[in-house]
Amino acid sequence: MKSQKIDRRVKYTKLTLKDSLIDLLKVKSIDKITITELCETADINRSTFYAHYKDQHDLMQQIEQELLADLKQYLESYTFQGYEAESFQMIVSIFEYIVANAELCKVLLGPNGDIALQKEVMMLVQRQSFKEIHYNAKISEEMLEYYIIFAVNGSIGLIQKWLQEGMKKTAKEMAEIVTKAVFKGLSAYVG
Amino acid sequence: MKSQKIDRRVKYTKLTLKDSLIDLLKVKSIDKITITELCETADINRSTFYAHYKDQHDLMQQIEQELLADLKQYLESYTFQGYEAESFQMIVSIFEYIVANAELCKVLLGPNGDIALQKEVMMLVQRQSFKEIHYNAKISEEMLEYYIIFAVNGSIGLIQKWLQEGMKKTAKEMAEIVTKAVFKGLSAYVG
DNA sequence: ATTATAATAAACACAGTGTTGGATTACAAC
DNA sequence: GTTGTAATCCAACACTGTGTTTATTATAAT
Repeated sequence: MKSQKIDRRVKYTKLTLKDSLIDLLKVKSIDKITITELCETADINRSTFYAHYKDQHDLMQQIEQELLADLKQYLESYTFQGYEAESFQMIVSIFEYIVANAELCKVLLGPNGDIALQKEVMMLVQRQSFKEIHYNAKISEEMLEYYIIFAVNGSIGLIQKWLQEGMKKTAKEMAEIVTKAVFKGLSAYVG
Repeated sequence: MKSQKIDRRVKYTKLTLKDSLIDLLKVKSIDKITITELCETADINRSTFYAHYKDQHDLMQQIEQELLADLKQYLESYTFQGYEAESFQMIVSIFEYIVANAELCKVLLGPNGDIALQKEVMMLVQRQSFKEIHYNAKISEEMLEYYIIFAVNGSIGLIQKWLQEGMKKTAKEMAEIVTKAVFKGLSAYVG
């Protein structure tokens, strides 16, 4: 079942359009990027764009979905067979993935990125991490739900700050900050 | 020092434009709202709009700044002279304010709202709350900065979930969830 | 009632959209 | 290499929205 060969021209068209969109997203948000502008940057005819995508958002979503699929595959390559350390290791891996794909992640997770994607990524992790907690602890289903929301949004904030500052801290250091915050809150720091 | 009287016509124009924008924001994001559409909804001539505002974002920002100023004034009316309970009371007040201004807040803090505003609001609170912690605890300036980011973003997530669900919980209940999460993290629930 | 000015209506050039039909070119397959 | 296929390009189209200007009308302030 080998995927049928794709015409080189199509491959090229899609690639430059994606690259050009990423470049433009470094400067402005998706809503302010016009298709005309995008096509001029990519040196692709506008009607060719419409042959492949509905609009800017369509193209951006495809880029996002590719990233998400790639990340999932990357995470699955790890077994994560530790018990307590499981969530920590997973969070480290996420940060490592972001480092390895810095250019793209910086755009998609940055201020011009899509929040929906960011939540999708972190939800993936946290739900996995909290799965067993639910059965072991005295926390109700409802409260767990609330806390996951809190933890996911907080973690996204940290990732964004980290990216803004140029990823000076290592993946492991960031993972430690995140897990500490998630599990112990401010009490981790106040004697 | 009484503010010079404003022409009733101007007052009306600005009011309907604001109301109309709020209505439209219930349905679509600011970038998808055209000025033509907004003026038709408000039954205001398009050139009149340009006499007062630069574009949609300009109008929206003015609405946001008014809300923020109003909230600040509201918070200042409280003295907040408790010590430990200070931050808790302040958070309760925030939630009470949102309940009292539900229609507007639902839009501005909701999915079509401006994240920048939301962060501005919560930053205001958290910085205030954490001011003394810095001197009492063994937390470094840097770590505090990180944790504030985490807590602010987490809290915003909780507010959004609360609004989405129709604000079923009381302001006090929500404030308890937030403070618990901020101060103790998951350890509040896991024996 | 008079005066000042805000709002309106109509028109303008301009930019971007989404779609079309036909010419051109590059490709894969044989 | 030749050839049929199809992807790309090009030019044109009607349409929507923008931002600005002008003269006219309506209304507020005094």
